[in-house]
Amino acid sequence: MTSGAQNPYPTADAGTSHVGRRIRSLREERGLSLSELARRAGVGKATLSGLENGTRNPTLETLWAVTAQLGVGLGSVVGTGPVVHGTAVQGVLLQAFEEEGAAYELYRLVFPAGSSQLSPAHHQGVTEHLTVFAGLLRAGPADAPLLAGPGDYITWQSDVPHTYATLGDQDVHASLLIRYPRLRSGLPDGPVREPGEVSPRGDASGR
Amino acid sequence: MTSGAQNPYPTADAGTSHVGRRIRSLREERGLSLSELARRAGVGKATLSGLENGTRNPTLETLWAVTAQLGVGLGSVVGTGPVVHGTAVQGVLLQAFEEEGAAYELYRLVFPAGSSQLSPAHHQGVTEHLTVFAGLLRAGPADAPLLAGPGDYITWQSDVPHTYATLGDQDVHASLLIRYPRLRSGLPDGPVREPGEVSPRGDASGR
DNA sequence: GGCGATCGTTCCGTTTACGGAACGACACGG
DNA sequence: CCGTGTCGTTCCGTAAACGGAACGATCGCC
Repeated sequence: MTSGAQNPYPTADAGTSHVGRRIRSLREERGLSLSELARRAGVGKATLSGLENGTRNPTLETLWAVTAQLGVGLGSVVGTGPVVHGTAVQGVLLQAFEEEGAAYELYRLVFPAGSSQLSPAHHQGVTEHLTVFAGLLRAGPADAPLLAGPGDYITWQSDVPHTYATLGDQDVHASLLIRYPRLRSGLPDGPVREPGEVSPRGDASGR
Repeated sequence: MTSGAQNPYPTADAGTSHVGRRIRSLREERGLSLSELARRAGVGKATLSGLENGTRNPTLETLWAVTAQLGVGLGSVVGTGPVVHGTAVQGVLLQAFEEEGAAYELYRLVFPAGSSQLSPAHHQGVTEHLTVFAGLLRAGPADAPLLAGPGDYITWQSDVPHTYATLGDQDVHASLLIRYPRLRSGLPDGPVREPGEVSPRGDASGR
């Protein structure tokens, strides 16, 4: 994704309007009025109105105040960038974790009903962990896929080609956690590795 | 501004400074100078300097421009959500999903080394799905906890009291997905599916 | 119909985040 | 030693995000 150099995001405008829609949606899900949410969050109604309509470029502080009242993390509304369109699946990277022994990427996936997709093998040791929220999905190694319905969890080694295919006429919603074990090759310690999390393959612009 | 109502966050200040530190850390990992990153991101050096030092309250647009150049999603640097404190665990709600048949809450958890916690029973049908990123954790029903190490997944019915306890001297990092089946007033029309029971190694029959 | 309450938007003065330029500190090279 | 380059911070005028108040629209109630 991203490819570094050029700005991969549609300027701030498209972004802010997306965030605005998301916030409005969350607010309405909770049955809150704009005035009420503004009051609780301690921001002006003008601020919240402009934010929801995408006519303002909100401040981090403002976003925190609002999302906190909605009970979601800021990461939930900024979406982290619509990424990863497979041939069938639409995915959003929710979070990337860096741990000592492995990197994790957590995706929110939607498979349109009737779709199927074949993914190539990842590196050795990579595992995928998938939890289905809604719909019926057959996924896993191409030669032995597993079946999962709402609430089910399936996992497989993804160092072989693997497939995803919906069953039934429902869209499939799922979360997918991909685990990339840290390759124990070469450098043992090297520089003092900060625990800070890093997108594993972000980089680009090789230094 | 600033704490209009009671603010569950460590004020925006702590938040912005946290984001600033994260961004500085990401920048330095890439060997970029402040000037260079500012130039590439198309923001002023003053802006980036203030942002990294936590003396400014950056705009969404600014954050996008900067994080895009760092090759990470905005969610990676603001990755904080509502903080949940148990007696031992520190948790962050990453996402809450509302599906037709169930609600899901996805948490990022950190158990300090040596800690343990007992949680009361949830409603019937609620299941917990936990993936350990780092450390060693014993968790599950109080009378039959399961063991999980890095990369392991465990699940259990949480309609009975359940425990979490770290093993070893490492902090435990994990993701926890809690599934709340929608209560069909009356009878559970759809038979509640058993939790996955498929796991790289943890497994062991939740319940 | 009249009236009050609340909805979301718009107006407006104040505050502040913005980019550009100037600054001192440091590292090289001539 | 003294340019020359780049580092990150600070200063400053401008643009814009902020909260409060005023606005028209819509609902419920008498």
